[in-house]
Amino acid sequence: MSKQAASSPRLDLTADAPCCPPLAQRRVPAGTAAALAPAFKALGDPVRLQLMSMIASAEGGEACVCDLTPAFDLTGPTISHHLKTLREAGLVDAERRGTWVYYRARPALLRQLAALLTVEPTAAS
Amino acid sequence: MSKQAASSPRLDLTADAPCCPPLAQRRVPAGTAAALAPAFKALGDPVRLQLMSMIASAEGGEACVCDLTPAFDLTGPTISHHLKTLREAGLVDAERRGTWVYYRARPALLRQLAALLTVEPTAAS
DNA sequence: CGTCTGCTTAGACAAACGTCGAGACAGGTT
DNA sequence: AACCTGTCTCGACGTTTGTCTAAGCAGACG
Repeated sequence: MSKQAASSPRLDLTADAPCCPPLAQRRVPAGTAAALAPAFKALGDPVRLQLMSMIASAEGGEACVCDLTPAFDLTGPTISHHLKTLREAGLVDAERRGTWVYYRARPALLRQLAALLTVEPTAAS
Repeated sequence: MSKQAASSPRLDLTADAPCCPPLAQRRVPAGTAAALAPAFKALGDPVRLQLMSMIASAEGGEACVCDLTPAFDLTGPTISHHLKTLREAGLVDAERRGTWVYYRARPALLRQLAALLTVEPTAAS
C-alpha cells in the first residue's frame, strides 16, 4: 500500500505512549502517522464512533455487547465486526465474563489522539 | 449507506461549533457521530495525517502544494486528491495566490475533535 | 500569442470496507 | 445430554478508497 513508507511502520503505540507533540506544532513523522492513522480510521465511521462513546462513557467503564447491539439498526455480526475493528485499532479491550462479552476503552490511545489534535486556544491568525 | 441513521444526519458542524462534550463523558448522539466521523476518516490515512500536520505546523499557518508534494513518493494528482479529501472534511482551506495554491488549517474543527477525544487525566479504573 | 509550469479533474482499476446470511463456538438451563 | 441464547467467524456482494495515467484549466513569461 502506497510507496511513501520509507521508514519502518512500527512504533508500538498501543503499548506505551512516548509520542505525540501536537500535530500543529511539529511535523508528524511518517512512522508516527502510519501508527496513529489506523486509530483515526477506526473512529471514521459513525457507528464505530458511537460504539466507542457508548463504551467509554458506560458506567463502570465497560459495556456489554448485548447493550450495544440493540442501539443500532444493524445485525449482530455487523456490530461484532465494528467492535473487532475498534479492538484491532487498540481503542478498546474485550473480556468474556460468563455468557456476555464486555468491552472497555483504552484511555491511553485516546489521550494520544487528543494530544495530537490539540491546538493553541488562540494561536495563528 | 447503513440503516442506522434514524435521526436527521445534519448538524452543520463545519460552520459553527456548538458541540462536543467528551466522548467518554456523554454518549455521542447519532447526528453528531455522522457529522464528525468524516473528519476522523479524513485523518485515517497516513499520507493525509502527515499533510494535515505539515499544513498546520507550517510557518505563517499555510503551506504551498509545491512544498507538500515532493515530501511523498506519490504523484501530484494523488496528493491533490488527498488535499481535496481534507478540504471536503472541513479540515483545511485552500487559496490560490498567483501561480501557487496555499493550504491552511481550520483550527475550529481540530479543536472539536480534540475535545471529543479528551479523557480525564486519571478518570475511571 | 504561444508555451511552460503548477494544480486539478476525469477515467480506470485493484484493494479495502460495510453489510448481510449462514454457520460455529461458548456457557448456561432444563 | 439436549437445547437455548449470546457472540464471533466465514463467504459473499456491492460500494468506496487509493493510486495511477492522461487530459484540462490558470497564471506567468517569453
